[in-house]
Amino acid sequence: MADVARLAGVSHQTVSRVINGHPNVRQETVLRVQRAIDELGYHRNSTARALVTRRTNVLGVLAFDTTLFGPAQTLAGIERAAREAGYFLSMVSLDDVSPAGVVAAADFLIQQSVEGCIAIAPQRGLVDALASLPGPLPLVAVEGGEGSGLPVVCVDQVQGAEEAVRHLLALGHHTVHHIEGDPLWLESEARAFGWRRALEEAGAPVPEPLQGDWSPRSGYDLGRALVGRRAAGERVTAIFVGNDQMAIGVLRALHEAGLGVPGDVSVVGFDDIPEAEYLTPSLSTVYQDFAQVGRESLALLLGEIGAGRTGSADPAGAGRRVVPAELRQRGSSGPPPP
Amino acid sequence: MADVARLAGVSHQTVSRVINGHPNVRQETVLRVQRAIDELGYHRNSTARALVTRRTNVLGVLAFDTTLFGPAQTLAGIERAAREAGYFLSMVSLDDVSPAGVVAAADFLIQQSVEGCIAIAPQRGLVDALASLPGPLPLVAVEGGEGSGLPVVCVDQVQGAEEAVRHLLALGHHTVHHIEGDPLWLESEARAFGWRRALEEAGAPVPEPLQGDWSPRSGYDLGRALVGRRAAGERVTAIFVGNDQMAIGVLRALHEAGLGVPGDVSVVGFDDIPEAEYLTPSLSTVYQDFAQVGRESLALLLGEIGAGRTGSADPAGAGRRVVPAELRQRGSSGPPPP
DNA sequence: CTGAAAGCGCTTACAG
DNA sequence: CTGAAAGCGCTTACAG
Repeated sequence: MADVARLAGVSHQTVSRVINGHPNVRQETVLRVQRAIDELGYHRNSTARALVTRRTNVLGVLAFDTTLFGPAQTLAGIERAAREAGYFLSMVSLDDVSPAGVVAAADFLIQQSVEGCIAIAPQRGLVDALASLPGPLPLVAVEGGEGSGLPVVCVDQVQGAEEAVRHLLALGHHTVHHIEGDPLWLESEARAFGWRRALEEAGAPVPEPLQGDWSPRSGYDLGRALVGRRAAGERVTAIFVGNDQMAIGVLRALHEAGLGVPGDVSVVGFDDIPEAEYLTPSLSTVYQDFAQVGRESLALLLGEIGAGRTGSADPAGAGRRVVPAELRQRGSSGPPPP
Repeated sequence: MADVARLAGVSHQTVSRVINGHPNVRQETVLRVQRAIDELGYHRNSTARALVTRRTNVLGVLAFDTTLFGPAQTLAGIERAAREAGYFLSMVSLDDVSPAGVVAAADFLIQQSVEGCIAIAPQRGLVDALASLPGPLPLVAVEGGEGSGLPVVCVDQVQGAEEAVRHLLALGHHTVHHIEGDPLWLESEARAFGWRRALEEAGAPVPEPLQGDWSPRSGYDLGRALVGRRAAGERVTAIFVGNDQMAIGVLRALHEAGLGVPGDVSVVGFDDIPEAEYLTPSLSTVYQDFAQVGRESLALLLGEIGAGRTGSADPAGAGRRVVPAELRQRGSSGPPPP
């Protein structure tokens, strides 16, 4: 900056004014400074700027497993929203959700002076650890469930699950079986809750749910288990599966058992991965708008940061924004066999 | 820090020494400072530290589309390796690969004073734009192809494709058709090259390849096109598809046409997505070790940064590290019909 | 083993 | 419209 000032024949704070677009600079001076900047290929040192302004323009993202479909999509949505708002994104993954691990990850971000943090927090343990974090770091928990006191953005998992179940019941199935995702995840819980509620509201029997772990393998194993129950006489004609990957495993298990989909058994998944539409049969599922989740999270976080800066505590406590889910009916769901 | 010093009854630079683990501090002083730090919940201001050390400990990642399987996995691998090396990761996505877009993204990172940058650079245009970036930013291009002069880490796409094709030829197919990925991607190019070379080496005819865009939909459309060619009399018994998502679309198209896999047509994909093993039939494909790609990229970048600091230009020019691909034979590939 | 001094590159009042 | 001064919170030689 000193070099630019010298070359332009002004003081270094006039250079600062030009860079920051201050109004009170003579047009001619602005031009001279601009030219000097271009000539020298000068970039403002954001570190020095952050030191004095006490704003780093960096937001943290704390994620658990970004190789899974949902978290990866959410991360992309957040990144885009952050970039559009002029923020940098610093990312940390968690290897486990132990409180110690969460604290370490949060420290990593705090140490880097992030102005706030969005946690993709799909597990109860993670949310609890976040909620008990010391210090005033503005924080938003994506899929953080309820009751933690943290501001949360989430897809309406319960509603999505209910729609899936109602869709199957409306087709004439006497009940719907359920394969849950990883039991530690809040999304598993919420989808199972919606499944149960929809059954109860319809007065349908509530069969024992099966617990998976999101992986195609677990879907396959539990699909086989349901095939076994069916062979033992249980009426299994419709399965609501916690995510699409497990649903693929279920389809495989049904196929191996010689059962037609949807002729013998209907299957509905969750997520709407790009492959879902092109499976055989195409997979009925529940779509989640992750881009919207990203935008809402960022908006909520920026609101918190702004409130923190003006000193105004958020009036109604922590915010909560819910993005609706959307059932996509495809070929894997149909009426039960006569 | 001043507060800590006051509470501990030492000067602020003794606090600095304790934080940085300098050897020449009395044990008792260390303890007193530690206690003061804990009591005050003090975190070192990394901005101030970066300003004076001229090291931010931040690495940039520039990606094109992190919602795709490969880039998402690579990003996760890089993140993990960076964290283990004590670096923060700042992430920017590109909406398009125009030179202007790349320059803007790079500026965004430079402005944040990243010490170096890993670009997940799957397209020719992106690589060219990166190679012509002004300034001395240490840079590694993942999947950056050859001839750009940039240090590159990549999976051996050519070898993976060759293995897939040789596998199919060894099963007795007289040739192998190919559905390419997005033609702008270097991976498409490399896989098509390997496919062609393996055919030529075996003296097999080289049918006209079809151009997709990585999506299941394009796989489906082009699968139907191949079904059409087959109906017109062309001998189509084996298809090497540029990625697994398109392969899913191909399987669908074959199924709709009443063609059995692998009875009538064999299919081999690329990527080994988790679903591949549980499709019906399970999908033969080529596995890529993205975690390894992440580790190698980071190692290469840290090497560059180190070289830049010591002023030693890299002796043998830009580095290049190749991670082997690995064929996974599954149910979708078998001998041709008699 | 510990402290006083200088400076990293910027911005923010304060003068003029 | 522009410049001289102070200071953001650290680290790095330099003394002692």
